[in-house]
Amino acid sequence: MKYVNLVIDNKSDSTDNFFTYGCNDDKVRPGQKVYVPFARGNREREAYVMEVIDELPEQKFKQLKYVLRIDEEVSLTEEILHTCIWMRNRYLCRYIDGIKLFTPAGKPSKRGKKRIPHEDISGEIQEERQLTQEQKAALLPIEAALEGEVHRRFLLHGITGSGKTEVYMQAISKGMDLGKTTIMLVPEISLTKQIIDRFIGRFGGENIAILHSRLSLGERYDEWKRIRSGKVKIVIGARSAIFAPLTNIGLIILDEEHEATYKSDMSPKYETVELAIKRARAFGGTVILGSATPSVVSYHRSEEGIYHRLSLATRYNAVDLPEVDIVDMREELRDGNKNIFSKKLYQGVEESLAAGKQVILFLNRRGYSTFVSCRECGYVMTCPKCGITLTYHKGKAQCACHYCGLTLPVPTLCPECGSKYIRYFGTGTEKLEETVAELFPGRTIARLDLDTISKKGAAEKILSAFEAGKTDILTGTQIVAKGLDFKNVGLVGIISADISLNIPDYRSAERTFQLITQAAGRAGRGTERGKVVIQTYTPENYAIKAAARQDYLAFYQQEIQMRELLDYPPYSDLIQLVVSSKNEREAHEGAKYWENQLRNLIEGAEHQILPAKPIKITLDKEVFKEAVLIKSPRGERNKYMGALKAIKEAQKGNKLNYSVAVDVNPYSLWRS
DNA sequence: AGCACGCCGACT
DNA sequence: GTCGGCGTGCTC
Repeated sequence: MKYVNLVIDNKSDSTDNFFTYGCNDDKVRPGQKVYVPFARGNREREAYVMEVIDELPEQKFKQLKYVLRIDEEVSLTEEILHTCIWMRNRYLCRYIDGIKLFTPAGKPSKRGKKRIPHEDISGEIQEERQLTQEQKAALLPIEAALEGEVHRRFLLHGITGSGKTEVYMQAISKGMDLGKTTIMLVPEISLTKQIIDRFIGRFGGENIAILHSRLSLGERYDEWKRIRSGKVKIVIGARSAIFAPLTNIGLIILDEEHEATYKSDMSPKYETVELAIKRARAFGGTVILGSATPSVVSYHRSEEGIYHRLSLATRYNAVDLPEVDIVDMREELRDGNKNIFSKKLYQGVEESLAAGKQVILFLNRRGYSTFVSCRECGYVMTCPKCGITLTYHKGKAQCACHYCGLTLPVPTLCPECGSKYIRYFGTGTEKLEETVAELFPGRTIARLDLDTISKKGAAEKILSAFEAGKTDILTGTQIVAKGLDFKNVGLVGIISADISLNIPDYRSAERTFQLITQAAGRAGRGTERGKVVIQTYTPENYAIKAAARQDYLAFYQQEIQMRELLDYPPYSDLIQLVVSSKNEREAHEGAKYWENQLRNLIEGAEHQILPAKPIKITLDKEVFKEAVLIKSPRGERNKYMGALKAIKEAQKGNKLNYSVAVDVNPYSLWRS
């Protein structure tokens, strides 16, 4: 007879404990999934073994129950269990929240047929490329870390086209030689077909598992089993692939590490890099963060030696960086040009097309018009759920909320004053595409944004048509800026560099710099130098100026000063506590309670703790949310998180009509 | 979170 | 009587 401490698969704070059961099977091990009778009805429930004990400790509960049976199909490693316990502390979530991220949601397929989702991809056979001196210099310390089996973290700062992927691949290859496994993370798997082809060609499909959001539950389960069985050496996937059940992890790569998709948008709101470091450290493994435009926080860490920085500063094919023009749209306006195209951009497109080159036009806004307004009374259509301005979509003939997805019919009369003078303002990609078609008749135009790629395979279709030269002008949102490698692009136009700059968030300059740099990086990747036109109303802005020069360091140095001055990350951590309830008053009182408890527990934090206030925007219908924001000074994060944990612990057992979620350094402060 | 228990009002 | 509405409290 053994005794086990286990966690019941029950989504509640009040059952977030270890429960002690007896187990007649002596082969029971930590990490196994088991079935147990639970609570008064003794209904069968799923549970996970956290600890196995030989002797029953002093029994503080009424009745000892017994494990019904062990699930032989699913088991977690001890490393994973430790990570779940760590996540509970770090993100104030439940044990089961962590465990669920590490376990497959699906069930084994009944037909017993196992399918490998990428079976049909043969990959282009790839030989190892000869590395440049610079690449060799970057690879050397990574190889040394892999060989030494001492956990190390690298920031690979490599400009677009400098050959980061080849460095990754040779590092993976080294890891494989040493019998180690790799997790390769990319921001969006649907746009990474090129990388997948290269990896399968180089390492063979049987060694690789690919995790993406379009896998069915059954496929995901089969992939999970394949990885768990130890047959897979490399897992490629988006954020959630960090939870792959690999053992002996030698290397974890976060490609395009600055991307916002690495932050979870669901509770627990984990930061992927934190899990990468946690997991790699457990195996003495290495972490590589790669980017042409590292996040300010990551670069600062590399300045401090937390990450070891490696630089790739020259383009692989030695083509000069593109020639960049900043166009001041205020001057255009003064000269009487009210068009969204400046003269320079129009000319640039013409010249580029005439020279047989393709054009990419980037506008970071979906839809046709960005707001719908009444000329009579000034009323602006907003989302009844979120309060966000609605976007007009001409093709679908509706207004849409880009936050919650709600769609409404286009009003013919003003809902406020009844006037019929409803007008549309602002330009999105849909209107941009239409305008381009008018300005450049006879040219083939395509649009790549969330609206045009929602159908399966649509993105690949648009991209391969462009790659094959069947499309002259590709318009779109940030998707067109993301790591795509086209050889014949003569010009990249950035229609409005100000959009992301005007978002009230401390990272808006950083995002703007990254977007422009990434978009500009699409120009001239072939053999000839490309051209970039940036249109802006604030040409003097440092993020825009630095991006135009592709000068990361200049941007970083300005930005880090700003962060220090205003006490933003990395000089502080913003801890957002969100209290939700179906009852507005409960949400308020709950938030106030936490705020006061925090003030009691932490002395001298009057200014660090911002008073509870309601959050306007909620996704769910009848849920009210109120937030307390903590600006935790550098190095004090654990103090605040500890206090929050203590408050949570003290509340255990009390029935509450609200729930609490913690988000450290939230993705957007102003709206959530 | 579930689920049983139990206390109360409405209805065969 | 007894059916069922939901408020309360517990789960190894």
